[in-house]
Amino acid sequence: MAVTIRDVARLANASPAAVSATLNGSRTKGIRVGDATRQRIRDAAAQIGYVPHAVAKSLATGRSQVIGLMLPYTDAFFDKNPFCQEAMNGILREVVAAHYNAMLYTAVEESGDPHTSPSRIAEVDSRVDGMVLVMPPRHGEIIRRCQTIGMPFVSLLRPFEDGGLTVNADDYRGSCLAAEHLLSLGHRRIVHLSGNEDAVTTAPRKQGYCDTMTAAGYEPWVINAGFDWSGGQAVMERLLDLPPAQRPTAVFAANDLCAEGAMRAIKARGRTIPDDIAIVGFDDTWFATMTQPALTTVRMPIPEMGALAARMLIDLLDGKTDFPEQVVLPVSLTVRQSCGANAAPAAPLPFNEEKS
Amino acid sequence: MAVTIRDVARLANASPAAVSATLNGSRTKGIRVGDATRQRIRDAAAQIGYVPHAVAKSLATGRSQVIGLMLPYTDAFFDKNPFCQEAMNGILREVVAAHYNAMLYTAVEESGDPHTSPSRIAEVDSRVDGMVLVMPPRHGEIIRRCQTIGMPFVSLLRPFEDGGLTVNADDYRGSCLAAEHLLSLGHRRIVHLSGNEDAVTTAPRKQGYCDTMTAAGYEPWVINAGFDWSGGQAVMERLLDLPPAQRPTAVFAANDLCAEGAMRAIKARGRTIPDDIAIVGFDDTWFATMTQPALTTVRMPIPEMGALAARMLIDLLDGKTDFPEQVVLPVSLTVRQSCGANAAPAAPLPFNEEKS
DNA sequence: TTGTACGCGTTATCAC
DNA sequence: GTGATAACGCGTACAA
Repeated sequence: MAVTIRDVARLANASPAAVSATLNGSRTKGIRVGDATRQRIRDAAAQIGYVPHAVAKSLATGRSQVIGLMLPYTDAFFDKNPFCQEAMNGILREVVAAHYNAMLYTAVEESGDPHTSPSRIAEVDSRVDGMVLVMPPRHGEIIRRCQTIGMPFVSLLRPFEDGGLTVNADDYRGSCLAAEHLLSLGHRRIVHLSGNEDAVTTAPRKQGYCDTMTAAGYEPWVINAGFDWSGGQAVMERLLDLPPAQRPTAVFAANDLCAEGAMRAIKARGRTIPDDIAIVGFDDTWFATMTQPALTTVRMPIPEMGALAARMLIDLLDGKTDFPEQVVLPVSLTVRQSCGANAAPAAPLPFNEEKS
Repeated sequence: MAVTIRDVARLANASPAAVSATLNGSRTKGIRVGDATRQRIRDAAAQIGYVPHAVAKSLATGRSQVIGLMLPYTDAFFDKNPFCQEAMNGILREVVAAHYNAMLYTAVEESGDPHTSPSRIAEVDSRVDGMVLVMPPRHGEIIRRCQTIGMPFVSLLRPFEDGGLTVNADDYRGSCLAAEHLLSLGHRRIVHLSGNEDAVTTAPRKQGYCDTMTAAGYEPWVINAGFDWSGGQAVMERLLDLPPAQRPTAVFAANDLCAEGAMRAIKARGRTIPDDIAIVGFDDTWFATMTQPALTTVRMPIPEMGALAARMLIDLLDGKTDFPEQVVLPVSLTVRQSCGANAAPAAPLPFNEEKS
């Protein structure tokens, strides 16, 4: 059934080595093939429809041209999390451009805690040349395993503690931007809804906010709400129960989803955004353009971060060494309607054509 | 560096065959290994940290436990298309549950037309045991190639014309439901915004609408708008320019994105939905819950369709044959606010926790 | 340019 | 019933 390189060689009256050299361009050093033989080989290959056996090639060369993509969730790879989607977009764009393929891995098994479960990491195996780890668990098994077996890897959104190559955004600075913006609009009672305690981005985001408030001479006010929209909604409801003079006039949420939850609570009480309460989020996924009103938020260049991580890994695999090991990308503030600083018309939907 | 099965055999005073049989359970028929030897082998393997070489295994067995996932877009795998996201979710859930891995492929090269470009389909190769093709191009190279090299495949959202296993939704019936619903609400001037002409779902959706209208004694009214939101917006603007007595009182769009575009146009003119014009979409991606007002739409069980396609492929690989080759899943109507039949409160956001 | 050993797990063949 | 030996799959790369 399968037609091999030896079949081609036989038909072309040549050796397997000559066929290999011919069909791989002249990348193979030291082997010369004459034009006549070359042509016979090409014809023979086309005639019998030879397709190289990728697995055999991989075994012989020790390279697969596949990079592994480790995602943080179990039962859904990207779920409806805009963050993972956009990160994957950037990563895959770069992977495809470099003529690699991507193999998907999930970090944890169906059951068990993401931080401790044995997981499918055994499958970090010889089929991939390297791994891009998206938000790997702290001091996780995955990173340790990659290090043990010498698997090259780059982590996306993981601080330096575990070593290795990393790509991050400047969370601290982003929080400063958000707080400064709200202060500049005249807000003083600004509450920060912080993210999950175990997330690596939570501390710097909290710190940036606190430092900015303190430096301006105002009291920081932090409430933990998690990254889920429901947390933002629940916390906001409690805040709306406060007497008007104690209520926050502005909310800086740890991410866009949490901000949306807060907005829901505010609208449910018949208050308006940004007139009664201003809102600023964090991440600037496309999701931020779909809220009502559109969300002012700290922009992380998520697809670019993913692309950079993939680029770094591929460079590493190509033997390049002259790139920084720890990259921190700058953030900025995207001002839309939810903060009251801007009344620009809504941006068009970021969706592309849907073929269905 | 790499520790092989022969290293384990040497250390355990056993043969590679015994090691192989031991570590693969007793799946290997014909080879019996005694308990003592068995234990020595396990100890030895654990001691030197043996990990099977997946590529070599794949070469030896001819199976990789990897299924390929072919997606329709080039430069972005899922882009922000809710449809692809949800389909992938279902597919990957099933792939993971069956202890397979997924390898990603993109249908077309950076340049070139999706229908003709040579594409990366050459990479439909020995590294995967089978392919799930999401919306493969009509009579495309990809399907032909799979057939030529005997690669098992299942297509998702592709009619029967190309043969092979397919999973589809009942587009025709979905359109009937939508039209019937609007008729039952008293609408008579119902316009259908149809999708891209070359999409396989366009014709049945159009037909279901037309048949229903005709059967009820009313005139079908179809305008091509494509699947993009911008098409829906543009067409709707023209419709709003008509004299009131000629304007549609209801719009049935070929998908949710198109419906959203129409809603934008309506709101931009200061009209209200559903009071001035009622809207019904098609697909019921999570996106439909985020429009203002929430969209009444025909529900396709997209993740389930993806899961089923993956399940069928895996069954096929396992040698099962007792399943239908052409599956058409039923659709239903999800009634929300945009059609005026319902004033239920908005559903909670479908997003899970975002870890960032 | 060619012959052939090699990478590594599997499995058919053969021996105790 | 236990287990070892060797051929095999297939492209690559070095020695000849």
